[in-house]
Amino acid sequence: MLTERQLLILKVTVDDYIQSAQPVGSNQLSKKSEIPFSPATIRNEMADLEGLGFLEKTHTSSGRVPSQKGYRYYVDHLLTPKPLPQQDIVQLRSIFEDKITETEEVIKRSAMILSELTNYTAILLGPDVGKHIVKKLSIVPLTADTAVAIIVTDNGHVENRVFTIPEGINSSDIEKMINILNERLVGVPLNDLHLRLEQETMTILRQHVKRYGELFTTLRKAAVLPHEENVYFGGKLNILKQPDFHDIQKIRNLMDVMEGVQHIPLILPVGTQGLHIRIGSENALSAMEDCSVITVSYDIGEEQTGSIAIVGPKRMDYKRIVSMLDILSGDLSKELTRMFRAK
Amino acid sequence: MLTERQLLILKVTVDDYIQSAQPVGSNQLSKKSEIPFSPATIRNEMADLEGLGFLEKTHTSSGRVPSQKGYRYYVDHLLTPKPLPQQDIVQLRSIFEDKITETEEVIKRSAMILSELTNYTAILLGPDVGKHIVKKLSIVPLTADTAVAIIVTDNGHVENRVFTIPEGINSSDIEKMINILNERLVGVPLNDLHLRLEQETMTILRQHVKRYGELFTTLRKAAVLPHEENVYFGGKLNILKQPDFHDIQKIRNLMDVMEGVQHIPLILPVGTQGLHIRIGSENALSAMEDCSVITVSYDIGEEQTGSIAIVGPKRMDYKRIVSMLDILSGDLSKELTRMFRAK
DNA sequence: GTTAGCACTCTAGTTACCCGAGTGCTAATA
DNA sequence: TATTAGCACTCGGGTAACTAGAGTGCTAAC
Repeated sequence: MLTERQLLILKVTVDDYIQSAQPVGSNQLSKKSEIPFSPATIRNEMADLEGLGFLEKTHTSSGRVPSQKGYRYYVDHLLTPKPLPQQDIVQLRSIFEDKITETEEVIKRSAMILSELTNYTAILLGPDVGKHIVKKLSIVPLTADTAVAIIVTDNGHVENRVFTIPEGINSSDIEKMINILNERLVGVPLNDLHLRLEQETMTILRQHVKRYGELFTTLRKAAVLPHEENVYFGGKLNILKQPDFHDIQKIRNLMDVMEGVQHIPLILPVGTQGLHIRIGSENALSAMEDCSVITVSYDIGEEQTGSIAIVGPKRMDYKRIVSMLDILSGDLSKELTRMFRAK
Repeated sequence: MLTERQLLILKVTVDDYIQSAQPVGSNQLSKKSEIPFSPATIRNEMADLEGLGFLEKTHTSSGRVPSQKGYRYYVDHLLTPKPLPQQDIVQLRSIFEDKITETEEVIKRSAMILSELTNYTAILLGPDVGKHIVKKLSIVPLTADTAVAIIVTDNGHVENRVFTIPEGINSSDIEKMINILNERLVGVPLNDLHLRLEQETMTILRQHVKRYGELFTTLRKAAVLPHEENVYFGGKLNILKQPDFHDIQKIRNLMDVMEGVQHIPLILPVGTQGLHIRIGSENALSAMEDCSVITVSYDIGEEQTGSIAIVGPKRMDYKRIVSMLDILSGDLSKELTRMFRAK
């Protein structure tokens, strides 16, 4: 159990290191107004904190730096979320200032502004596209043998695929088919599209459209939606601004991870509620062992959720980021739900 | 005027430096089989080449490094485009291997493969969207007061904008309008859409649709197309792999430039035909003074063109890249024209 | 329990030194 | 006359030695 004084010293040490990126010494600390103890006392306490694993030294006679355990304790017990300065709030709110009507736009913009405001990297995950509901299907012929299939969803998102029209299908076949599809499939969530396509439309199509088989296969392919598309990045390069990352090799590994879509679920676990902080090696990816990631979820309506992640050095300004994400996740939930309800 | 021997030495020096990234000394050169002269002779020649400004030393007693002028001469007079190894050609051609039906997909994929093959950064510019021709316009209502406007172009590209339906417009108005628009605007290139919208449809709309004014303004906004969207990057991070870039600050500047859409026209001048090489400070942007950029254009049909750029260090493997771009621009022109003709 | 004092430790910066790769010049050589 | 061998010279990079300064841990005094 830590004493009051140890808590104070731990907190101030972490705060100072977060701010300065330099190991913190006892003299330095003793000069602060919050700390009314002599350097010697501070040294004793720091030695204890080091013994307990909260602080560590970069070398025998250096100042101290928070250990992973130190950050963790700080985040769990010492984080006093300071209110965000008005200016930051204004900038955050500017995301919504000109009436944007597309969810996607709002999220893109959030990623951008968040990264500018934090100087870290922001990753935003939009709501699961699979839950969006088909509003309209159409097929526009382009040439004799190609056409583009278009799916419009309830939130205004438009998916499209160009495909080759199988031999022996004429335009009246296509017209018939698209009518049938619209009758049967409007109102279905994209996730179920695949299934419902088979269940409900196959029999009818067979009756009305010649060569329905090939046309059907083509359509099925078009219905498989890319899932990567609703990940948005802001400030990928901000990592280069952090003094903590001086090793080009590490930067490369980190960026490689962020480029690779397959890693996103590991950085930003979907489906978790609320705010989470992962520090250093708590992250799933070894390339991120020098990073901290703060994630938070937001809701659209009752069913859909998205998430936000901020990736920065372990020496991240937790206080500030937590406050920001608190506000932003609230705002996003409110605004996007409003936009969604309107539909 | 350079002597044969000077040409040979310049060429081999540049080749060697491109390959090793180390200043080239006279001893080293003399060991090469192409060079039957003694180190002393080579030293004399190199001293002359330095006097003429083709080579420079990093310090008084170092080997030599090509100067910008040296690279320029090499590129202009000494570049013997060696045939690409079969394996590279196969990989390049793999861009087209599974029948992709969308121009955009082909270009995206080219950027990716090109960057993988070169280890440099590839930037591909698609054909001017403005020349694509409107195939169909439609408006899909989403809610009582929002709808999404969709423009399908002849190459299968789909643009969409969500907009707010002005008060007092009902669905029959919208239907009337979209019919009029389709009658009048199908076949018009996107560039002219704006103009034709005003010229041809305004009067008719006024007669048939109440409150056409606001609806019209909304539509006009939607018709302004984003121009950034047909720039595709491959291997943005490859710069980090080059030993030439060790200075984090320079890397940051360079990446900042590449992130900023507004800089693209400066990196990759549109409308120039054929292959161009810009070395070091020949580039318009000072952040790129340590880079070379090789650009080449490709054609789709008779009217449309796109361009490809490879951004690498000045010590770039010009021979190889030039051969690659030669092949790729040819292939792209051929394939994309074929796809386009089919329409 | 707290703190002043002090010896000790380690880093970072500076200087000195040397090695080796490379040069330019001169004189010998083909 | 063109080429080359020989040689003194230069400079970067690596290593060692030294110093200053910031910080520590321990002891003893308050």
